[in-house]
Amino acid sequence: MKITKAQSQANRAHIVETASTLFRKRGYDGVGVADLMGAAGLTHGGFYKHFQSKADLMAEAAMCGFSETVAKTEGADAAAFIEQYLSREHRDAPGSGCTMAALSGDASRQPEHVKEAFAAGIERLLETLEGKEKPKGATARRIARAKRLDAFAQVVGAIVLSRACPDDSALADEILDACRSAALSRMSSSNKA
Amino acid sequence: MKITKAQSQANRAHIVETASTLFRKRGYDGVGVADLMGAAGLTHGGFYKHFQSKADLMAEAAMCGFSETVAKTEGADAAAFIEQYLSREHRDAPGSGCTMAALSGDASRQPEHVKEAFAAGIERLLETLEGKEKPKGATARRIARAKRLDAFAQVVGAIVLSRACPDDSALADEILDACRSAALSRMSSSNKA
DNA sequence: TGTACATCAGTGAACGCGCGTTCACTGATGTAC
DNA sequence: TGTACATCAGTGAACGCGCGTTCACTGATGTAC
Repeated sequence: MKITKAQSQANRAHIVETASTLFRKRGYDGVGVADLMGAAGLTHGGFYKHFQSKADLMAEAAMCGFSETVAKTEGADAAAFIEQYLSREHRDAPGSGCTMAALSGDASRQPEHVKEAFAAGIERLLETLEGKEKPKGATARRIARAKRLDAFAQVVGAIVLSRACPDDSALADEILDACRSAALSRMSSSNKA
Repeated sequence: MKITKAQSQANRAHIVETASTLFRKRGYDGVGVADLMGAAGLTHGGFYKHFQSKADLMAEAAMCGFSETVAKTEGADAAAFIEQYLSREHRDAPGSGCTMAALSGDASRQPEHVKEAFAAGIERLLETLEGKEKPKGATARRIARAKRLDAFAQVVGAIVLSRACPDDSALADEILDACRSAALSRMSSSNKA
């Protein structure tokens, strides 16, 4: 039973979105092709009409996740971003959260083209974090970029560590709280400077 | 062919050490029981004489890795720790590097008792980072602890993100460099305060 | 516009493979006498 | 101290299972006339 070109494209997009959520929730190895296709409302055989391999899908699913985060982050100011990123809600809902925090570990063991998608994702997120304020002068821009890299590494690390702790443990919350305070105070002091 | 009790204990320890390295290098799902036992110089059948399950071994392997990091970190001052942790050498050799940076993502999808091992590991590393300086007064201690959590999250995040980038990419190194500078300057300014 | 046919997205059975785990067996160790 | 036997760490074949991937098939879509 052949299907409309439009329908086929919609199916493909739906597979990528489903994969993006499932991978973040259960990890790359925690989601099988049959699993995934079933979750997307299809059968597993059709998978290879859309993707060359599961790893290829990983790259696309990651990019899809980055777009989601960019869309959610755009417009928010730095403080709002930190509050939201380092919230319990974000930590406890990896499926709809930051792909970087959920899948960077998995990405590091994937083929180069997946890592390239992650590098591109980091660049996109950095641009988004830049917001409206674009400093003039090469030096100022370099410093601002380094500051954003530092801030991003810190929030990613906080989520990663908090998720490695037992559910509902005091330590998991303490990590979030300590990192949120530190990030917020750093941000406000750097705004004054 | 039965074996000396001492030999059996030595074998067990050797399996845990081998697992600790292999898991860090290839991830939990990247290492099979047969793989691992072969790397340890044994056959796979004996595995369950030592461990109830592969996940049980994960917890022990993680604790073994934490001890390794604690031993390597003890005595080093904060600046030396940052320099070493955020070095290319550390990033490029996960097998002998920090278990937290290599396996936190995997841990977050493991049973609770594995996560408990990670939480205990975070506590151990925090203690080690405390070094000689033990502030008196509950408030000072709380602040110092929050500062260490923040610093640790940042370095873990930096390694995790750097490893997700393509090998030898400029971005991977840039992340390390930016986070190293930021961590060092934060450390020296907080020492003055 | 209507008809004939090629295309190809989706199906579901099947492929080989490696996984975690189990088990009957071996034989040196450790113990009881 | 010497002998008989139970123990049990390690072996390697085997278990069922789910994995990623392939394939012959279906039948509505899209195209050529």
